[in-house]
Formats: sequence, structure tokens, C-alpha cells
Amino acid sequence: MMKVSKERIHNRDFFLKDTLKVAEWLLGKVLSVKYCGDILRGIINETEAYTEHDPASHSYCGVTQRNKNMFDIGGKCYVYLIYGMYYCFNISTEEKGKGCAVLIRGLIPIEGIEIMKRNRNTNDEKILTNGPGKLCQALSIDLEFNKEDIIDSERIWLEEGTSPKEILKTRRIGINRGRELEWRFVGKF
DNA sequence: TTAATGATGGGCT
DNA sequence: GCCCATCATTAAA
Repeated sequence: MMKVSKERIHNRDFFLKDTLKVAEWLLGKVLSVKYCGDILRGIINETEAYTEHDPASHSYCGVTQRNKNMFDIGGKCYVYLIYGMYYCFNISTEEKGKGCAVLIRGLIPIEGIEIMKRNRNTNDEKILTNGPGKLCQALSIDLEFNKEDIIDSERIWLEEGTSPKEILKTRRIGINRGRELEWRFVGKF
């Protein structure tokens, strides 16, 4: 069984680096959310990078009410409603004023699995958190987490976790512009 | 197995 | 009014 460190990540410097580097670095880290006295935890195994010069990014056309957290300093949560029904969870990257972030697209559940099953209304562990909308539903991440600081928040944080054995780079999912960029990262454990 | 489709609502031109 | 960084369900093969 793989070793998973619970040491919390408190250093903002990790998030100030190049967005592509952060997206790759996040693979293997543990995303943790406090939920009604319980803690829900999952290993990040899929991410995507979005930057301000990227036509697929929400930040491409400048600051708006919705995307303003993408322009905040690296380490802030950016949550938005997609297709009227699901939320997507991002962490901002680089310096304040740069509109970039990493979308968390997949987790491997490791704690609070029964609660996640309830939140997702399924008993199938394989489909609990293998998608950006699914993992938000499983961990109960919604707009209340928008603007939260992953460095010092008391209800959402990252832990050291583990290291992927292998990292795949592919094109991003579900976009129409910027398709050629291989800015999606998948970790194998 | 893969492909098509409906649900559902905010953002932005 | 059109476009979405999605997902579950149904239909087709």
C-alpha cells in the first residue's frame, strides 16, 4: 500500500510558480475538506492548466465578477457553476494580477468514502470523484468555497500525500478553443 | 462497447 | 440568445 503523508502544505511559494508546473506538482497531493465534523480526503490524480493568454480560459477576456479569484495571488480557490448543475474547483496560480489557475479534474478517494457515496448518491467507488463536477459533489464543494485560501483555510487544504509513479500529458477535456495544448496532467499511482 | 441527448442556469455579447 | 472547463441516462450497434 502506498504511503500518504498527512503533512499540510502551508507554503504559498508552491502556487506562485508557472501554472503548468503547479498543475503537475499537484498530482499526488491530498485535497481535504472539512464536512460536518468529518474530513473528506482524496489524492489528486488529474489536473488541467488555464492561463490568461489561453483562449479556453475564463480569464482570457479579462477580469469579471465570476473569474476575479483567478486573478488573485496563487493559492486561492476559484469555484464556478458549470452547465447550470455542477461546480468546478480550481486553485489560482502565479502572482496577483495574473489570471491563471489549475482545475482539479479527478481524485482517488481515501477518507470519508461513505459520506462521498451519500453525497453522490451511488455506491460505485470508481465513479465517486473521477470528474471535476463529481468531485465537487462528493466533497460538497460549492460557491461557499470561492475565494477561500488553500494555504490557511480551516475547511479546505492540501497535504503532501504521495508521488505519482508516472505522469501523462494530454489535451484538455470539454473545451472548443486551445484544444491543441497538452495542458492536462494525469497521475498514475 | 461507443454515441447521442436532456437536464438546467449563470455569464457575457 | 448563445455558449458553456459536465454528467447520467438512453439508444445504437
